[in-house]
Amino acid sequence: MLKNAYKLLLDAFGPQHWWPGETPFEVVVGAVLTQNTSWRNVERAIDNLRDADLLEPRALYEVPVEELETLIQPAGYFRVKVRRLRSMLEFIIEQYDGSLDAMFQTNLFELREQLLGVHGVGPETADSILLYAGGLPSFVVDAYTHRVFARHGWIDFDADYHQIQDYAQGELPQDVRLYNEYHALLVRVGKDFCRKSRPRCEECPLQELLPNGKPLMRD
DNA sequence: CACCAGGCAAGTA
DNA sequence: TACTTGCATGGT
Repeated sequence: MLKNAYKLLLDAFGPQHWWPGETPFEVVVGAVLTQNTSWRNVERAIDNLRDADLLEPRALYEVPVEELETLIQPAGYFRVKVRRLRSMLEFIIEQYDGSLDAMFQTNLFELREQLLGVHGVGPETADSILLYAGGLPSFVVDAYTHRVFARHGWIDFDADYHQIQDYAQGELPQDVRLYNEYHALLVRVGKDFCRKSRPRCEECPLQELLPNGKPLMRD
């Protein structure tokens, strides 16, 4: 069913060009800053960092905490996120001498476990970094993924992250480009049609895949 | 006005 | 273990 849905989404929306025009380090920063936050606000924060020439691990780590809080303020939760960003930077610097190239030479499962051990890095942030910064085949599950899959009856509403990821990776060939585009398309269809309240299934490209023509809404 | 956004950790029972 | 709450800004 997932391959079918992918074709419908790609035909309807076309390629989404994710992660939006960034270096691997920008992806890492963006992955933390976008936690429960609109990408719009994250871009302002990243623009501030770019204008200050701080999109490099050691440079960013040298910035005083108060100053960093001001720079990323538009992304919200700025105190929490400064703490999380600095934990991530400390990990990159201490374990990989500040080199993302070195970090991504680690094998996928080992690196994923290491990332999950960093304060502020949960499964979605870890997988976003692995896939979009590292080019490694780890399917990203987010709130949209859960909602779209569950409303079509492909998974239970109470399925956890690992169950959803296993379902997706079991249905799909292990292909970085596919994982990349699929997650971006799920975010797109989620924003446009599979909204949390008042979904617009009539105009959704996935409408023909709904069980009874209507979405399951146990959510 | 209420609600939402590409989560996660910490607190409570 | 299984809920619940705090975190902050900006758009609709």
